[in-house]
Amino acid sequence: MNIGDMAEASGLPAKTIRYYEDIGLIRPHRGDNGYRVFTEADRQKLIFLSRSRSLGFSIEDCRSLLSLYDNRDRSSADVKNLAEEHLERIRVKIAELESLHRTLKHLIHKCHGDDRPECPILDDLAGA
Amino acid sequence: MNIGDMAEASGLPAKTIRYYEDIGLIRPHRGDNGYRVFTEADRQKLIFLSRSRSLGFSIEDCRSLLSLYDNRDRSSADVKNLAEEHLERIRVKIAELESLHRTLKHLIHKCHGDDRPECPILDDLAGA
DNA sequence: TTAATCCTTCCAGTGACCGGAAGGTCAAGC
DNA sequence: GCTTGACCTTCCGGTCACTGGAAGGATTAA
Repeated sequence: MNIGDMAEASGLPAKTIRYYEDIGLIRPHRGDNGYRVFTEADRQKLIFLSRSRSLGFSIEDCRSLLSLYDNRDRSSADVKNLAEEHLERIRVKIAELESLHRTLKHLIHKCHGDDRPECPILDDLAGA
Repeated sequence: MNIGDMAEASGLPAKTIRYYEDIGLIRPHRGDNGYRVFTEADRQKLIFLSRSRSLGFSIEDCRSLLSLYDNRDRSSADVKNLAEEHLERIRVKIAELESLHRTLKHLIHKCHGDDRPECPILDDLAGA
C-alpha cells in the first residue's frame, strides 16, 4: 500500500502521515523505488493516531498512548491517568472560554450597534 | 518611558511589545540612542491590546479594533459585529470541547484503571 | 512516447510569541 | 576615568502540528 491509498484508508492527509514518520510515530518500510510501503499494522496505528488526535490528545500524548497500545504488559491505570489529565485540561479550557463568553456577551449586550461612535465595548477594552 | 517601564505599566512583556511594533500595531518613536520612547498614547494602546488579547481576540481582530478605537467617525455597529463574530467562534469552540469532554469522560468511566492490560480507552482509540 | 499522476525530499510559513546570543548604552560607585 | 551591572538593541531559532509548494524521480494508461 502506497501513501496515497493509506491516506484514503486512514483519513489522514499524506503530508500528515509523512510528518508522523518524521517525528517517529510510525516506521513504514520502503520499497525498492524508495516509496513508503504500508502494512495493515501501519493502518491500525494511523487510525489509532487519527482517533487520538481527534479527541484532542497532543502528539506527545499520542506517542505515550501508542506505546501503551503496543505494550501487552501495560496497566490500564496508565492509560486512564493520561486520559484523566487530558480531561482536566479540557475542563479548564472550557471554564476559561465560558468566562470569556460571559464577559463578551455582557459587553455586546451593552453596545447599541448603530452608526454612532459611542461604544461600551471599546470603552471596556480601553480600560475605562 | 523606555520599554522596561512600559512593560511594567502595560503588563505586557517587553518581547511582546517589540513584536507588536514589528507587526505594525504600535509605532513608538526612537531616542537618539536608538531606544524606543513610549508616550501616554502608546501606553493606552498597549493596555487596549492587552485587554483585547485577554478576551481572546486574534491579533488581526486587535488590529481592526485598534483602528476603530482610533477612528472618531466609527460606527459602534462595526465594533459590535467584530465582537459578535468572536463570540460565535468561542461558542463553537466551547461546544467542540464539551463534546470531547463527554466522550472522554465516558471512556474513562468504562476503564477499570488497574494493573491489567484490558483497556476500553485503547480499544476505542483503535476503533474497535 | 508522452502525459498525467503518483511519489520523494526539502524549505518555508502558520500564530503569537519566548529564549538566548552578541553587542551597544547608561547610571552608580570607586 | 573605569568598571560593573542593568538596561537596551537586533537577529536567529524554537514552539505545535501540520500545510503548501518547488524540484525532480517513478509509475501507469493511452
